[in-house]
Amino acid sequence: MVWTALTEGLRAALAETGLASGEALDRLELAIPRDSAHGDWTTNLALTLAKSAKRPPRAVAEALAAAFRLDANVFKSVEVAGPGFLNFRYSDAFLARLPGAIADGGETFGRSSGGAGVRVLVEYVSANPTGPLNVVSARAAAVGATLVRLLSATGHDAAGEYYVNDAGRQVELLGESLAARFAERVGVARALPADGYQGEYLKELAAALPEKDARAALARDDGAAWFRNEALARMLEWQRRDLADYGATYARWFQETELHDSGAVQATLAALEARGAIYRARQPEIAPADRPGRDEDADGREEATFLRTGRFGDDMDRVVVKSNGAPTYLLPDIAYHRDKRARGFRHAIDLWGPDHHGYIPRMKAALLALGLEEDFLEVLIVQQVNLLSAGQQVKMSKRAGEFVTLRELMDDVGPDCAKFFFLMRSTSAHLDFDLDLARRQNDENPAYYVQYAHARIASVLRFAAEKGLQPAADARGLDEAPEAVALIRKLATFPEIVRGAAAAREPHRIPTYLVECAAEFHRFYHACRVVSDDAARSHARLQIADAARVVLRNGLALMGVSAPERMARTEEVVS
RNA sequence: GCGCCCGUAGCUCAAUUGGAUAGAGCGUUAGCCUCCGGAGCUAAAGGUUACAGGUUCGAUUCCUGUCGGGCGCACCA
Repeated sequence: MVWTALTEGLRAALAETGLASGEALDRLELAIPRDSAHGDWTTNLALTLAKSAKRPPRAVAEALAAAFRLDANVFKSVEVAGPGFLNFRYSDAFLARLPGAIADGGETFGRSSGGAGVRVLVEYVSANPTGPLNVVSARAAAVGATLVRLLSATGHDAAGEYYVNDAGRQVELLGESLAARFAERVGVARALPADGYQGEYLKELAAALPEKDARAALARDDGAAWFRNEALARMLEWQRRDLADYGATYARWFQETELHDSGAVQATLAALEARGAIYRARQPEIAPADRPGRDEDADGREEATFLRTGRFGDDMDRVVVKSNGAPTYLLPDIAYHRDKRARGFRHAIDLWGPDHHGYIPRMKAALLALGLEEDFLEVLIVQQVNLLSAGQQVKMSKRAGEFVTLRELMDDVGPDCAKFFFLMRSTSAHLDFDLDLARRQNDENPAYYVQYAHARIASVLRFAAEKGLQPAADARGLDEAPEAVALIRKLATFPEIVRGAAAAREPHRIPTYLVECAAEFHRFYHACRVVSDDAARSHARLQIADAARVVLRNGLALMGVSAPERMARTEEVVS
């Protein structure tokens, strides 16, 4: 509502000053200044208009400021500052009413409707169902689940999905590995495949198999399918349980085999062909200059089916059907994204691991070749995680089956703390995860800092309730303490923070904001006695504290982190 | 050789998608509890934003080049 008041006020001011141009408002940027001395909202409108108006920016700003009609219920002043910024400041009446409005809004405070029902599908984790989930998956799960919640909170129709690669050779190999482990269990000779899965978890899986059925499958020639299906089902159930315990649930687990069985893969190939994006050849028509003749076997081979990705931003055309007639991995992937679009999703946000970034151009190119919108696919790379303990990097080798799993991490530092740490940093940056710091339940741990602020407020509210005091407005108006005003102004920015985080697909803005918000509350609490002999003041300050509680809780909820009413007090260290 | 990501305080990272005097935490130093949770607060110190150019009212952000780190360049999945 503040936002619309501003845009409409500026629209009127533009019309009145004769500076209006239709495009000016489309490009209008409203922002919350970094420095609170610059007001509660700011716009660079005059700076962007100066050139076309052929007047100095400050003169344009002065004219707009003079023409802007202030609604005293919201704004107290509009000032021209710096090179020509327009800074707006909330009125005392607005700030005095805000805590009550936030508390009344409850869990709806922070939500907005700009997404306007646009359907978005967030695909995340999508790890191969061949082993336990690792820490990069844990990071992706925290980010993906938070993105879905952020998008939903901003009016989008968002859903999370897990893509199960159950059609490739890896799952066959998994089945063979499980068969070998079961044979081992019952004393039948059968070697583990050369590149089979070595992990201990397959022994556990083998131990859980129903012996009679498994023995029968072992004896049959076509028993491999039975082991394959058992292995897949049990592995998926395992991943599903770990993710659910971690707080990541999905609207759908999409299995790749569905695409093959339904004919969607072939239909996609036909669709590409119909658009003239397909050709058959021994060599790609478009390939990087530094790579001709690299494929020395080309002449001795049958023709393969190429997709013209080179015409859509990729550096070369890509094979979609091999010369032996089998589709490459790319084709079902294209079919999968075609399916997403066909289901009505306007945006597909994919979270991929760091080793797949080279795959982005060809995937985007393929979808363009298919005729999908340029902004349909958005890929976020979830960067690598380095686990640190005692200042040393924890060695992880997937090949040797030595890596820290999602489950182990949860058991070690707790799901709340793990999620908070993963969400604190921007997704595209490498993350150093300090296990020692995460294990520490004290002031050095930022996850506890925010949770503590929430618990502290809850405690104050309980204390007040025992004295018969409740949050309520103070008829005398805005609290004169600067710390109280600063806190209210901080709380006021929450919806804009959520909106920005969703729009930029940057969940880390939430924990960053919450830490600032908690700090602002602690400052307020330290400077302003909440429960005092002044009943009216107590009511008002309880209302401010209650508003802070709502914002902290809503922010933590977006991250999937709990907001405790109580936390165990630090015990006196006896050392 | 080509491409992508990154380089910000001693360390880990922010900086509202080009905004105003680049900010937090940890660590260091000096302070603050008769009272609502000290898992807290206040203050100090710490910077040529890797480097050199360019674009403009304005650059940590965009462009070019150099240096340094990570990753990727299959008719694998």
